[in-house]
Amino acid sequence: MNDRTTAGPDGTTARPGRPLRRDAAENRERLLRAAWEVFAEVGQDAGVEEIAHRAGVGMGTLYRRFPTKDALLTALSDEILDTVLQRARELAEAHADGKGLEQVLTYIGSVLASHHGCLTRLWQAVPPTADTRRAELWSLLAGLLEEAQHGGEVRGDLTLSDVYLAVLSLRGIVDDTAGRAPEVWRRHLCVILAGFRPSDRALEHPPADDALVHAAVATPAARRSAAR
Amino acid sequence: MNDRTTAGPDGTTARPGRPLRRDAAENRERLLRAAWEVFAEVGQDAGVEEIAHRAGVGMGTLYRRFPTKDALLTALSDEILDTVLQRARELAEAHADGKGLEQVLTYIGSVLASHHGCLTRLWQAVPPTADTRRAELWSLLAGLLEEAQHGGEVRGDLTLSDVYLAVLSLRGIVDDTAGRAPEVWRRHLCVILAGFRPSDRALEHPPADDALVHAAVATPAARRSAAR
DNA sequence: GGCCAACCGGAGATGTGACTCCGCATACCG
DNA sequence: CGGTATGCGGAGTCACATCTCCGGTTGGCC
Repeated sequence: MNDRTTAGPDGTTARPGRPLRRDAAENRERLLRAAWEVFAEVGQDAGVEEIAHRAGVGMGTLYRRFPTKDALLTALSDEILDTVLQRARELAEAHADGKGLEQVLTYIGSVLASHHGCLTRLWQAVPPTADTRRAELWSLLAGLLEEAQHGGEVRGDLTLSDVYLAVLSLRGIVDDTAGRAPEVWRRHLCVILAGFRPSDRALEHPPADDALVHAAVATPAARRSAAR
Repeated sequence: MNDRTTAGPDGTTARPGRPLRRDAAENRERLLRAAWEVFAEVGQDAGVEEIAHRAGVGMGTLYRRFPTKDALLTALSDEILDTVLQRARELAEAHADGKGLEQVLTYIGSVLASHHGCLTRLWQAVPPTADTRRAELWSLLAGLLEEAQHGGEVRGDLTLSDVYLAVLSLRGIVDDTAGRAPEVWRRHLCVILAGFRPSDRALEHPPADDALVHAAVATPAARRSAAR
């Protein structure tokens, strides 16, 4: 314990207490890339051995870089979150006309589709490190929602948690159909977006509390990983 | 092998080759009920021991009644399917005005919500025994869809696979939110139903092939269970 | 009541997958 | 170029979950 004096407790992100040796850094990348592939193909319960093998390293290396399988998963989803966040910023800027929400949701869908399996975690609980980025993503989406409502693209009684539910919905569909029909999520997103548009008929059920979104951002321990 | 002469290979349904002894039949029921509870609470990867314990029987009994954990899961989802099918028939009859689709989807949502965890299987591949019931459910939904379209409740370019996607969508949401906000699926269903209603703007993405639904009914082996 | 097939319990056998340990190799510093 | 901290591989450990086996028990029929 208390190895905070060494090169870095690592585990989630490359924090430069001292930079990793060249080969070590390279292997870290290789591992992340392999994990990315394997999790996308097999799903979250892919074997750790397969990942190490595909990265061309031994088990020891994997576990020195990521102290636990969970940490690997987390590091990976953090990386993806960065990508998503960056692209979301771009899209938000390029579509200030109220279409931004639609664009970002479509992008998120495509990310889910290409990494189905390793992304459950992205929309669930997370270690505190990532909180700020996650919060930024949601506040960005909140802004886009407001813009879309202002521009008359989206009905006024929609809330951020409805957007959150839309994402969960896409994840569920991707999970079940990625193998046999990898593009159907787009169709369903069209249906949801149609449901988002203004209408004279009110939504019958009251909106969920936005705490739903914030809980997803801040919950201390992953529900699902506890159940295993 | 070839024990077809005995009281019944069992495993999926109580098929009376010879009726089970009273205590055996009772234990079978107890096991199903316990499995129902435990799977609903913990999810699909709940331990078998917990189920046996809660049913008040030993492991041996469990495995004599259901030759495999998978068989237990299947028997359970078959039972639930029966319930759903029966209620769906009633609802379809009671709402011949085009509102039937909405009613049945709401009912399915509530079933998903009360048994999140043991129901993945219901909407996935299944052993051939259940095929006819599954097919009936979908043809029933197809009828309701047509009725709803005829009555102007639902847009004309909607297909059965869109209904299927709606169900998958609900499942995804229930899976992630059952713990902290067990009713939000209703809100999302409202959004989907709003998207189902007629509109002057066409859905941008083409509908999925209805083979998607039929594949879900007839696929020989469960994808997910193969991945484990 | 007596007999036997059917049934019961629960302690292991078996298999799987996460994680560790340690002798050897390699990059970096002077 | 030599010394050492850092990193590497992969066989072995450990924990856990599913499934089997068998000595003892029980329900149902004569």
